[in-house]
Amino acid sequence: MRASDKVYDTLRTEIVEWQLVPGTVLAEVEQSERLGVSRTPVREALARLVADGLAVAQRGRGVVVSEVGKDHLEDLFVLRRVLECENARLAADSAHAGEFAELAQAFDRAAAQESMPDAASGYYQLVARLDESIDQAAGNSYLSAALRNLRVHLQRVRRLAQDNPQRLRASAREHASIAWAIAQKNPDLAAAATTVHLHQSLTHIKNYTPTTERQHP
Amino acid sequence: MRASDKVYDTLRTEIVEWQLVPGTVLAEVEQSERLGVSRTPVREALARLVADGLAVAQRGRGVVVSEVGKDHLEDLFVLRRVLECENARLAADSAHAGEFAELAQAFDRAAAQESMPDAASGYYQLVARLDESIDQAAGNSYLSAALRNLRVHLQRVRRLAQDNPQRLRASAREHASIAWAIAQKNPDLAAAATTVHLHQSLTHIKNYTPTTERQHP
DNA sequence: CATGCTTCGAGTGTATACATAAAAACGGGC
DNA sequence: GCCCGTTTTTATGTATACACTCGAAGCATG
Repeated sequence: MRASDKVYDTLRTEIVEWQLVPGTVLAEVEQSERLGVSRTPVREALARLVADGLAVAQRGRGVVVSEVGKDHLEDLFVLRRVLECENARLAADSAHAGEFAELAQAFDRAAAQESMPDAASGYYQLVARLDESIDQAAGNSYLSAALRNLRVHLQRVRRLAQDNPQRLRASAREHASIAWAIAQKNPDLAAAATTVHLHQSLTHIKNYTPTTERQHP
Repeated sequence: MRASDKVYDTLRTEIVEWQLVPGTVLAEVEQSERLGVSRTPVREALARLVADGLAVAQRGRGVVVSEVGKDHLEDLFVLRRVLECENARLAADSAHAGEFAELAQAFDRAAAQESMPDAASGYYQLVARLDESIDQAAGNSYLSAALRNLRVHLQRVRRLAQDNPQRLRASAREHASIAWAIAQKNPDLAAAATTVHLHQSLTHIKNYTPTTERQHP
């Protein structure tokens, strides 16, 4: 694996996991020394992060980790809604729609599970599997690429809101609805279920996010 | 302006204008010699082109200009439709919707113009103005960013289909419909008009594109 | 004491040299 | 004559040295 890829993965993970908080300056020399590589791979990685929107290039000061404004959340979810809804529609119309019954059952089991918070990691894996399956079934590479870029930001936002068992179970039920709608080859229903899920998700994040009062230095 | 930006703009323009046809290998040393800069800015520019999807990195052979498959056209326009429709919806709901009456009149005049093919360049500028106005009125930076990436590909596709006066006039009428719908603050109508326009545009491109039979070397 | 200029420094932007890996070409063996 | 291994070449990947710009701090002056 190339060193620049390693640097990119490392920085991207650290930004998503809030080890690098918004506003942190990512100096080339500093990062190159910390990660044990030259400036060149670091430069490449930083450029990719800027392209992803995870960092912004500031004139003279280098690149800094981008802010995650609560005021931008609505915009983010508007874009996510149109993309995920179309993705779900296409998946429900695809030949592989029937294969989603198995996934739907898995979500049903997850929703009924008692020890939901303990299995949060496994649950997120299941969500990732559903997303991936929808992408494959929809078969639109442009849509998948746009969503891939978007989901990085969402992983980052997710860390803002603490997960509670109730929300996780509700999320499992909503995902089950989406999977069942696709399995039944009903595009409109799949899109509607997706809209419902994203609305609930956004509402939860907005309610359970500690108000990040802007620091006035 | 930085050298890497200049290289990026140059290569991007040449790709969009089909001076660099799909499959062309963009070797770092070759381009650095041609453009009179070092390899470092060229590398950065190539990385940005790959991120844009205008080029793909091939293992060992460097990066090559990406193909524009007619089979991918439908996928591209699906994504474009959902993004542009939502954008038009948001613009029609915005406070600046009324300002689109002026643009709509400009499109009406363009549609009525006799010497349409001669004014093609000016007409495309007008289209760009409408796109920009919709972006601003919609006020969703994530949506705008996604569309900005997409429109580059569309400029490239547009060169495939030769413009004829009839199509340009029809396009002007369709754009006028969109602008009027926004000016009348009717989101559903704006989205519908956008869908109609994109459908016609895709149909035209598919019909008037010379069948690019794959070359077997 | 405030404001403006100057100078210093830290950081990026660029060029180039070196390492490395993959692809093509060449030669030897079958 | 064909195929496989080796070599050579050519490309990218990485490291580092140098130049230049922007910011900040410090000093001088009004």
